[in-house]
Amino acid sequence: MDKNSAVAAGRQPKVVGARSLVEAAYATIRHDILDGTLAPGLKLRFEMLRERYGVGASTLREALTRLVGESLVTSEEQRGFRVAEVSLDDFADLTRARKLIEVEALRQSILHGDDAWEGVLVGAFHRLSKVEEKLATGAPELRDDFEERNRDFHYALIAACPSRWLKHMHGILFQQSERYRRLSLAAKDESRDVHAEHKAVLDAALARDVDLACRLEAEHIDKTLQLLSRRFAPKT
Amino acid sequence: MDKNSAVAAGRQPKVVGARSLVEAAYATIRHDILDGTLAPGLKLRFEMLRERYGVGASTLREALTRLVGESLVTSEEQRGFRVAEVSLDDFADLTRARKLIEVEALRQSILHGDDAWEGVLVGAFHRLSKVEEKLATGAPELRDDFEERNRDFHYALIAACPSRWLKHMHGILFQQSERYRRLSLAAKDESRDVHAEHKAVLDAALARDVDLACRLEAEHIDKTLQLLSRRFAPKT
DNA sequence: ATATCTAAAAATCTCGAAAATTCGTTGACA
DNA sequence: TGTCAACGAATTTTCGAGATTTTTAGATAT
Repeated sequence: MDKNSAVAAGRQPKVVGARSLVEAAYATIRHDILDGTLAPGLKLRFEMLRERYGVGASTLREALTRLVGESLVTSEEQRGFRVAEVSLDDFADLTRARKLIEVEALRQSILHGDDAWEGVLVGAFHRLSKVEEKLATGAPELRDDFEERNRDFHYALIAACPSRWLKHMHGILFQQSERYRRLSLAAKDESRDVHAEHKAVLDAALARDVDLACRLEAEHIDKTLQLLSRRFAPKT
Repeated sequence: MDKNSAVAAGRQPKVVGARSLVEAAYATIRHDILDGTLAPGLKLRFEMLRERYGVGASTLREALTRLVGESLVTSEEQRGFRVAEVSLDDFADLTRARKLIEVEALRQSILHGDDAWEGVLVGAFHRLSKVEEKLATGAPELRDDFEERNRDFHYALIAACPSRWLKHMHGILFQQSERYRRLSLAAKDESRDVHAEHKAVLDAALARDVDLACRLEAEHIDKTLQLLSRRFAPKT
């Protein structure tokens, strides 16, 4: 009754929790794209992918199709798959859309959240704080950890929003944002205190100050775009 | 250089414009789900699907994965695929989310739209009107036509919105709405003049009356939900 | 009756090779 | 020198069988 017994000996998925090779391949490729290991625009040839991820063509094809659905991969009929391109324009557009949706979800979440929600939220913030501390001392191997906990915190903020569809939309946009964050912020910005931003949003949410929390969250979302714009389009 | 020469003799895709069997299968299954031909909750067994759509398991799997990405199909690891369930609650949630996004997209579209946009919009409205007329005389075989032109009209309304992501989100939600509309409104409601609703939105958009257009569009989106709620949860 | 186990049946998942298409090079011709 | 067709190589797409897992049904025991 091993958790991965579903998969024959010699081809266990490398990803914990994966119950099939498709899911394992999907998770790994997804990680490598968010990571930048598979660079934007890269042609994804099946021979290369088979060698790298050790699964068959059909399995890869299914994993890639899933990533196309998340706009992390693009496909052109009979011409294969590519890692989705990135651009500052796209990130600006993405950020606006994400603000619209995440702020509305946060508003509803604060209005509906109960004590249990607060508990989970405080816990997520705590775990995020811990990894932020360690990351500040310069430990780049914690990058994955940070992103996971950052995601958990932001998800926890809107967890009490009763709209499944709003949360679904948010998930799509958040993942895209995560990609831009990871691709661009390998070098972190000294002028920014992310922890303080998170703390401010948390406090406003716990105080049930809807307008303040939403304003802070919107500013928080905007911040990465502003820093990136400054770096890649410096008018000075 | 036939348009479908990509596919071997004996297995041409049944769908015009499809350049691969995966795409043809995807389009056909998608249609059958929106249609209700494949009922909500139905278990999608590969043997049944292979017989019905005439393609191999891997091909089907890829088509279904694509539909999972659009939330028209659900999947559980090692337990196959099912047609996504429907519920009044889900439709209510969906409608609220769609209002948020479609109204914002419409607002931006009206602000950015130029003469070319107006032209396409007026054309789409005209084509929609024509099929509405014919449909009113009772011609149920025009259902597909109506849905296509209705979709074209709504897409044309927001076409000038500069945000790709907002339009992407809208597309997902609109498709879901289309499913509910088709599943429930086979019997059309006499008390509703859809044509008048569309005309009112069009006029407000052309008059660049942003607030009015958005209000009318929101009411238009709400209307189907209201009628459905009344029918399936009648308190009288 | 209910629960537990086991084997057979049914279904899903995966692979590798064949089929189909696109890409890239060569050579004929203007 | 430039264009284009033809041909071979590279790549994508598809299939169907076999491996793996889940489900069903029957038998046994509590």
